[in-house]
Amino acid sequence: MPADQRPATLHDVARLARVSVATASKALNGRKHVSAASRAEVLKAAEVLAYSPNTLARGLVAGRTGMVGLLTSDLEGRLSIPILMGAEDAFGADRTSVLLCDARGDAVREGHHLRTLLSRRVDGLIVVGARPDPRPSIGRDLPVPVVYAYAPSADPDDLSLVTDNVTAGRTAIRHLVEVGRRRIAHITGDPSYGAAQDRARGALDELAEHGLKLAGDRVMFGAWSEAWGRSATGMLLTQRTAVDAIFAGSDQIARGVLDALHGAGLEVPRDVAVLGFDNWEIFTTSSTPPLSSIDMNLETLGRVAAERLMAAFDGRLGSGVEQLPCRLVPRESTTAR
Amino acid sequence: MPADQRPATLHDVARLARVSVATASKALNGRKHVSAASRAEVLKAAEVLAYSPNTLARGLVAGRTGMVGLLTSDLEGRLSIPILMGAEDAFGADRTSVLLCDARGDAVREGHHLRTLLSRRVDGLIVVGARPDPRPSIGRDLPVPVVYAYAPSADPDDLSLVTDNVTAGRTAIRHLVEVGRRRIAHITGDPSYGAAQDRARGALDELAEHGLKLAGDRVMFGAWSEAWGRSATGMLLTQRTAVDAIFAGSDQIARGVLDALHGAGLEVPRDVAVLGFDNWEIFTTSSTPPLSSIDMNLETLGRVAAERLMAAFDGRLGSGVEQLPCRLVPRESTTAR
DNA sequence: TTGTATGCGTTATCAC
DNA sequence: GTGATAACGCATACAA
Repeated sequence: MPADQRPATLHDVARLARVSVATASKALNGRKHVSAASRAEVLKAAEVLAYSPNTLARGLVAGRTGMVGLLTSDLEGRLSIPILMGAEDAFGADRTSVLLCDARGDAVREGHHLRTLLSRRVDGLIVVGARPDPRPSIGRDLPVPVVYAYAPSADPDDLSLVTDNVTAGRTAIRHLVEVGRRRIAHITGDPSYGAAQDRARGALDELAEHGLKLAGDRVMFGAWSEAWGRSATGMLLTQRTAVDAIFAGSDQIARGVLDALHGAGLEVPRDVAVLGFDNWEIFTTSSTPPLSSIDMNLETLGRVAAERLMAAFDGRLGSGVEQLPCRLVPRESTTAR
Repeated sequence: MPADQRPATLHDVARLARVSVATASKALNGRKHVSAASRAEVLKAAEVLAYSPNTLARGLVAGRTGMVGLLTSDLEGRLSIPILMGAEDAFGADRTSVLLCDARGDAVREGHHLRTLLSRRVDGLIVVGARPDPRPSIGRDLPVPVVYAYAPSADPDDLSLVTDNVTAGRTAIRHLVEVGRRRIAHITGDPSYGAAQDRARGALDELAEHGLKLAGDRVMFGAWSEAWGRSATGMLLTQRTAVDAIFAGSDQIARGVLDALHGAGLEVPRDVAVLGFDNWEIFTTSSTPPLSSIDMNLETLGRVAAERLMAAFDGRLGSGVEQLPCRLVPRESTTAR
């Protein structure tokens, strides 16, 4: 049901207020050199006409559009949405809008979206990868600053924001030790993921500092699936490995772990504590018991990406990989005994 | 690392090609009244300068920006992302871009975003609600067409696109009957959700047409949670209700159902078939056995929303509530016995 | 303080 | 076929 009257322009406001467009512009933008009387006139006229400034036209002259592009390959939106929200917060939703483009893992489509975004003269770009491993740079000499989030760019000259997986691994183990566990196993996902390796390394380092070693002796790499969590746990149990805690590489794996433990008649956290990763609410709060997990602070990632972009708008952009800390979210699956 | 040279303009291209901006414009847009020679000259110049037309300026004169706003309240992005992708497809990602704004369930923030989007002169608006019940209209006399998706507008003069929950309920039951089930229970979520009521009604209607009634006699309303699925199934079992199939109101509920059945030593689908709703992959493919479910075709919802919007760009927009069909996705949890 | 004029990058309407 | 020129809506340096 659109009212087919075209929106009021600054000209309309100026005419109604009996001033020039210049005065009207100044008045609406709160600038000096305008009398209180005219200012009031203009404001009233704008009110009457429901004037809404054309941001496009403003951007044309300002050289800034107030838009940033969010180029993602994450089909589920599980990463993009929190990052988007963090960025929205940092920018201020009224000054900057986000153009979200989903490349669906297709490089051609990504190039297409990139061209479109540049032709829309976005002020900056945030690139969100689907998995936390280096990805091809979208290009060196782009006319706007680019920040890579979650998945770093393969080009070290780009600026990338990633989660600090090594420290996250340490945090996980420290927590389990603090709640009195000593025989800790680590069941994680696809070993080709750098994140899996990093978390495992952090875990091993922290264990060593406590004079402990991994229950079952080695990190159990597999797949990022519930099924793997189940079968890996099954292996642990049939081998009669002494275990009082399992650090899972993802919440989905943790779900499988819980399943297998329950199936074996073990109680969580009394017999075995379980710690997940991702803090994906649909998994952590609905499991029994509610699952402790490590949150990657994706909103923060988005917020920092926005801040780096804003800093780049005046001045130059940094480069390299910036590690952002994770956060432990304790729930019942890892309470002290 | 932005190359701080401002992007080439049509003027630059024209100058390099030794023609006027008018000719350059025509050549680049493939219009008539340009000699083959000049056209080639212009194209080459554009190539050399890596010319990318400024969509803002183009939109300013065309009166169309080629942008649509997607106003959502769905914090997880579970609804918005598929709808966004469907809309992208229908529009053609190169002609239309989507500004995604998350209101986070806050009406004030929603109004803010709305004003921003209008000031950016989006060509249209898609409003996605967080739950499939009528929501307040964002306003009657907006200067652009608006389509409500998933959650209909409370104002019947608006155009809303929703899933056909009644038919979905029928589809669910028909499928279960076709795989040989006769004692079918329905465990669903919050009864204040119209969608829950509609699906239940469809289920009851279809049962009646087959001369059947609900196992346990009544629809089991509760919460949209795994826990409710578990406890409701437990009630069914302790009451010794004869059941050979359970239609769950969501995949999460279905997960709880599966849990409880397994815990009672029952086998799925041999003893009891289980059908979910939402076809949320992280739940359906990782459960044991993989969960049959009903897909709301959210991509289609987005696609149709885009089509309605495009139709509205020339001509007027329809009104009322348009129901879109769901789709059954059979997996192992409901195979015939 | 106020208004006039110019430019932002394109497209479109004209004369030539 | 080609090229000035006028919009589009706004901001601003400059002149009044």
